[in-house]
Amino acid sequence: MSPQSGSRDPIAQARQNWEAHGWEEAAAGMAATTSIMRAQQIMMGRADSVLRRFGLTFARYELLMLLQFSRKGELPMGVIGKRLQVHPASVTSATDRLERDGLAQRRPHPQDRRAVLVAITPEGKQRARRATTAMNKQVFTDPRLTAQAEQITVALTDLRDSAEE
Amino acid sequence: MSPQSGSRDPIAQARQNWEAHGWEEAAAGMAATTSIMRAQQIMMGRADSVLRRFGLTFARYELLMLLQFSRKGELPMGVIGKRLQVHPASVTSATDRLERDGLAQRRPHPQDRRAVLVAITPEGKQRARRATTAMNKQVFTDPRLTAQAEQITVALTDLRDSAEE
DNA sequence: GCTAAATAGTTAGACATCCAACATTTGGAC
DNA sequence: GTCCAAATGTTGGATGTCTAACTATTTAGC
Repeated sequence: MSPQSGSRDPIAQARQNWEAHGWEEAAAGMAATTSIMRAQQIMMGRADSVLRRFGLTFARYELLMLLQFSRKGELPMGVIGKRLQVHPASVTSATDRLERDGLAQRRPHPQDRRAVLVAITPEGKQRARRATTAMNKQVFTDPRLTAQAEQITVALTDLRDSAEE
Repeated sequence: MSPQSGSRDPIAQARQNWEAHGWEEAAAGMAATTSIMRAQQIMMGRADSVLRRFGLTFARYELLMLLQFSRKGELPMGVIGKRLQVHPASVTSATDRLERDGLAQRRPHPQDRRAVLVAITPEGKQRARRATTAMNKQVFTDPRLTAQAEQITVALTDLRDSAEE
């Protein structure tokens, strides 16, 4: 049994401190929240270290894959922001760099002159394909997560749903 | 049943795309990874919006609580980095701001002249206490996560363990 | 039709994170 | 005892994220 009750795990230890201070109701939520933060740092680190070889970051990889899977290979920036749940400014930033590297292009929206479409380029498609092969092998199929992958996804789906509105 | 099989949920949709491309082995890992990324964005956003009123961010709050719970109210920067699993440069950055705001102070390590101790100040303790009251009520006890809090923590413990070495 | 509210993106600024390079100090090898 | 590798922090640079302020365009109300 591991660090759940031991003192090696900083999160388990924080939890004990929480309970020792009479915050039992919040202890589980604190532990879960902190676990998510740490997990994200770890996964992001792994992902970025694989993607670096392709001149990508996880943020740009996600955007690229979103375009890759879209019907016409292009999406309005607003839609991208909603799908990835990030601020419009973050989409602007990621798009700037994809465009700088020739992996995507901005285009005017034919109907709405306020909107901007982001289209993936042939080079972008190729890069996305190669990066995905590496990501699948070196990150997504990683055994250290696979066992719990399903329950993690399900458990976090509710959380994401609750943040929708 | 929810977005798991529907098409409203971007992650579920990405997963379908993964499977449609013959990447079944990686699909679950991709979904779990992306779920963690989104969950972190959501929790971080909630935490920061509560902490902003106290002039804190989650990064600085964590550091402050680490000091708060330490025996002598001080820790070497290196230890802080290991506990929070962040790069030394991130500890430097957070410490700079805590010091700027009078919540913590750097001190020379009595035995090792390379090391630097970070000590929480009385004002830092008070700030930490108040921020925790708010965090407990408005984030950690939040019902949208509580139900799955336990399994999420457990599931992610293995992941964190695997990243230890 | 005209005006006001809503929507779409961009820009500037604050923070956080990492990596790479650097200066200091320790400690172990010999 | 000396010298070099390892350890501890800091700095500078790149990225990503958010908020707030601003511009342009569209839509709704009257």
